[in-house]
Amino acid sequence: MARYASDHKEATRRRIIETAGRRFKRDGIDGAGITALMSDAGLTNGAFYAHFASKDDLIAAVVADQLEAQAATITQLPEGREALTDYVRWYLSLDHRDDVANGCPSAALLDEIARQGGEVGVAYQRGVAAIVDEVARRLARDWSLDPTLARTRAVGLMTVLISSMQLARAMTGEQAVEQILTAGLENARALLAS
Amino acid sequence: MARYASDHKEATRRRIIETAGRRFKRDGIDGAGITALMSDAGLTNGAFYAHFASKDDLIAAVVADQLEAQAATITQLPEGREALTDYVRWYLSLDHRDDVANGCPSAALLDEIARQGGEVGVAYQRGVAAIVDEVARRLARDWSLDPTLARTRAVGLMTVLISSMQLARAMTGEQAVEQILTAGLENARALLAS
DNA sequence: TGTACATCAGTGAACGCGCGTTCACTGATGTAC
DNA sequence: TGTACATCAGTGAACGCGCGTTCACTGATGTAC
Repeated sequence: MARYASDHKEATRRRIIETAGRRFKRDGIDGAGITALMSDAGLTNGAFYAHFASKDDLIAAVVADQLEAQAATITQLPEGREALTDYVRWYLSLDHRDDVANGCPSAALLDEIARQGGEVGVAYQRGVAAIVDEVARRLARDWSLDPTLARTRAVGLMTVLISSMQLARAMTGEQAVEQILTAGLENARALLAS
Repeated sequence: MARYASDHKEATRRRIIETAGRRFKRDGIDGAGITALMSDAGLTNGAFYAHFASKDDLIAAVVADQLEAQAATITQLPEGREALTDYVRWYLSLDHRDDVANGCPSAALLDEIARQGGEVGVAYQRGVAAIVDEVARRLARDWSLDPTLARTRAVGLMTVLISSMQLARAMTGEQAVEQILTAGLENARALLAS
């Protein structure tokens, strides 16, 4: 047996990807330096390049991981309308608004991701496709939507949620924030009812 | 008369704010340095601090200007459903997708703005309020919506547009992009019809 | 059993670079006398 | 009319700093003989 268990390096890589996800969402991708990212994982800057070829390589890995985690969460929701409705309610909650680091990657990073292109864009697009597929499947089944309309409304639901959260985070003052979040909830309902 | 006309400095300040708006939307706020911003305005880096106290000061001025311009565009639209519908169609067009620099500031910068806080947040919130007011007024008048519902749907329309454009810009491939944009158009219609 | 060497995840200092910001200076124009 | 000085938007070099990246080294563990 070597000094480190055989899965040690892989575990470290995963720990870096997970802590970097939180840091990116809090500070932005541009706003998070290698030294801070490695420090979050309990390491020093020099070890970074034993795990990733470049910062871009890490960004792509983080985006893929964040979207896979979100897709998995939605896929593992119990069947039926209630579970998805509860998810929407959580998404548009003050808790989610105030916890960027553990929240939706799209709400925190979408326009920075759109500027990256390359592998990052590929990873994001794949992740979004998986989420749209799963949400559309649920809308078709539980809301009795025609499959084509279900896809349209799945995209619509995502856009309302993502941008409502972005707006809520840009607002200051309880009243303004709540107005955005309750509007988001009502607009999500309207999309599913039509 | 001095070497420069009395409105020369003010004109230069406005030119910097306008070119910086385009640069910020293309490269991100963090991704645009003072040297590049001044070069866009035909000046050198040293002159920057004769016009702004800091980069943050410029950011706040740019955000205020971008949202005022957008609010003015919407306010100046002819009355009736058709003009607003045309605006929505332009917003969700491929032209707008491919022209970030001259497009909607929220689609390009919203989650970076949400991370700024301070004066930038205040400027953004004021701008959004003006746009929501105007759109809600039009929805109440031209779509015969109850004033409270009109506000909710105005926010909903904005969120669908902003995030649909962000998603369309993160996607690669004509089919994926068009699917997002046509879904956005259909979801916008659904919100106004309910 | 003891010694020499191999392995390798991680350290930490250093690299060149561009960042936001400062400041002594320029030079075209005006005013004073 | 001619000379000395004031004004001030803009220049461009320099500041310290943190960035992404590189690399010689460490040290705890294994294997060879």
